[in-house]
Amino acid sequence: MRHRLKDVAERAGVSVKTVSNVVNGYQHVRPDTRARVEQAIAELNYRPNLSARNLRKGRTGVIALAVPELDIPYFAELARHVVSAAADHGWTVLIDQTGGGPEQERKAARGIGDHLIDGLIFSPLALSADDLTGLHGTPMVLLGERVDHAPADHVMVDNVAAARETTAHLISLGRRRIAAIGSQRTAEGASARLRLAGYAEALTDAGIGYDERLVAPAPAWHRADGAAAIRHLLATGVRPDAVFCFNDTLALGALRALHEAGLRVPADVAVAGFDDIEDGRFSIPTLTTVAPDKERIARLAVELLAGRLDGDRDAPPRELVAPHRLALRESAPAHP
Amino acid sequence: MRHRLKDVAERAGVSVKTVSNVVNGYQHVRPDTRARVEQAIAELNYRPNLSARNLRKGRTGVIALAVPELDIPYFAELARHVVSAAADHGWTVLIDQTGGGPEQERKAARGIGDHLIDGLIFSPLALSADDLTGLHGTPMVLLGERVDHAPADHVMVDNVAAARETTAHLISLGRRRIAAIGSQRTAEGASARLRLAGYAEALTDAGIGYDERLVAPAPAWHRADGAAAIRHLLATGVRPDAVFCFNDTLALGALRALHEAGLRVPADVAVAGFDDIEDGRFSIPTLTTVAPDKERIARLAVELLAGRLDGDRDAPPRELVAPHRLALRESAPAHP
DNA sequence: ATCGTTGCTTACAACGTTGTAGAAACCAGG
DNA sequence: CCTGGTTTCTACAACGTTGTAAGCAACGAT
Repeated sequence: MRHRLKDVAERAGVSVKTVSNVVNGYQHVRPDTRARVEQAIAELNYRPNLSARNLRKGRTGVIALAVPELDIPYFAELARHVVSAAADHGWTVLIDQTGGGPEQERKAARGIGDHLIDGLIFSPLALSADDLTGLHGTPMVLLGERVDHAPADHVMVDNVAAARETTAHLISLGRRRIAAIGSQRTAEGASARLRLAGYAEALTDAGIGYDERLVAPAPAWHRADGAAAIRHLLATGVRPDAVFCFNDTLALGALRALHEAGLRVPADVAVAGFDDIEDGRFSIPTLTTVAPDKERIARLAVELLAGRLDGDRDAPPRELVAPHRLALRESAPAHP
Repeated sequence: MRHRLKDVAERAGVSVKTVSNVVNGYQHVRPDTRARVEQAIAELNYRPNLSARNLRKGRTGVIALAVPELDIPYFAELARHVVSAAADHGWTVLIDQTGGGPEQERKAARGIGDHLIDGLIFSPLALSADDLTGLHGTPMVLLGERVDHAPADHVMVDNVAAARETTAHLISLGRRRIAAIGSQRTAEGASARLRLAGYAEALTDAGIGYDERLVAPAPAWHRADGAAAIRHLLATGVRPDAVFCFNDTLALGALRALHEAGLRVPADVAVAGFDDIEDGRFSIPTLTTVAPDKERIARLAVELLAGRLDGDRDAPPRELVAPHRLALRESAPAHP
């Protein structure tokens, strides 16, 4: 029941190529011919075979966005913006959830990219620059932290500055025992490393010593990890008066665990997150957080990709920084 | 820099087809030939062109999951399960965020499906059965409420029963003025209609009158809509002692608005949601909700799709019901 | 030596589309 | 009615892959 150009052509009494011309909006087709063809297309419910078109043209009009986990709302929100930005270029976006493992990410970077899609916007978690080298079959734009010397365009936010500003804000509230949640030892944790660095810088700037006991690791950055980290801190007798979580889901988990421990936020403990996800605007209390300009990140990524597709594929990689701001809400408000 | 079978063949000194045979694991290839070919493949970093393969074979090994919004965590969580279930079949899942508009959904149902992917798991929001008829170019499995007479397989949960049980639970807590949030007038709102019906049934069963003023519409089912609905109810002088929200994000918004109004949950107002999203396990208070078995939904959907792909494409549509349970948490606990 | 048999390899065509180049139809001006 | 230019249409090849059928060795059995 699936029809081809040939079927339409026979029905309309024209050549296959003429139908193709109609489908592609080619200028020089007589109005009555066009009408006949269009009617045949409608009658047969014809739709072009994208694989064949792609094989011939080398373009599908589809790009992919590969993210570690859609459960992390940051990526879901980012996805919406990418879909919207890509629509302006006439692209369809398909989203590939890699799961964050190195093998799956490698597969996403090579596998999906292979000819089915025109380009890839990729937010890697586990892959390093080495892993990515030589994989760029299709044009690729990386999101997130800089992967040093990665052979691809890049859109990032200034993680160090954002973390420093956030920590500085907590300090300005008079807090001194500021915990950090979300550090990671693995090679993967580029974000974690940068945010930790910003945190440490702010402490140094304020003349506060870096206390390792206040830094809690988190294997993943889910709510459960944030809650577990708080419980661990409290169980070991560490009593922070503020917590900087490396993302918002960690912070929401932290809020919950603090609540369960009978601690008030922000009175006893101020809490700040990173990402500005929707949840944080409705949590109790609402969440102070770093708000990266997701819309801008998405638009820059799509534009970089468009540049690669239309222009020079071998131009040196470009690196763009998207702005961020600090969204002050109840969990660590503007003034004490 | 992209290589084809032909390049590998020349390098290995064999025919194109032999390389193809090696790539596809065909039996009768001499070990030394195979080794030569594999080395050439590795040296050239060859990877097959999926479009060409698809054109020839009619299969890509890629299926799509089309959902309205990934921002709604339910869909994000569902996506994870679908990706995982599909992996067992050797499929890659690409996710298409439709945005929920009728035009985009129609496009998703026809457009993406066109030859680039082997099958589609589709969670429609706006489309009716009529819209879907005749669109099933690729095999399709529908998720969510039954779309009457849709010409496709279907996986659903018993919305009416789930809503009735939840409302009954609120009644068993001694609540009598139970609001419902999330009703929709549009044709789209199949879920809304069914959940409202279950709510009404439970009231009738308990001999409680249906009070229209307690039923608040919500254009979308986001947190902001839930919060707005509560504010609207309170502003109009309606004082519910319980709220049944048609999904969890509505409920989270409701929790926030109740908090802002100085009402305690569950002491003053009990709250229940629908979907069992991760957020609800960490919100303050934690959220009582209908927990559909998402893992099962995903697995059933993938299996139905597998059946279509391997078997009879014209078999009559099947309809499967996935189980659900009521997850009792702080916002409307087990006993008063 | 001859004849299958089996194992391995290859040439060719086809999947549905579009770019190229050129043929046919049309039109205006002489 | 012809000429030359433009518009409209068509035949053919090609994109990279795999199924088909057939070719070519090498082998043991006759």
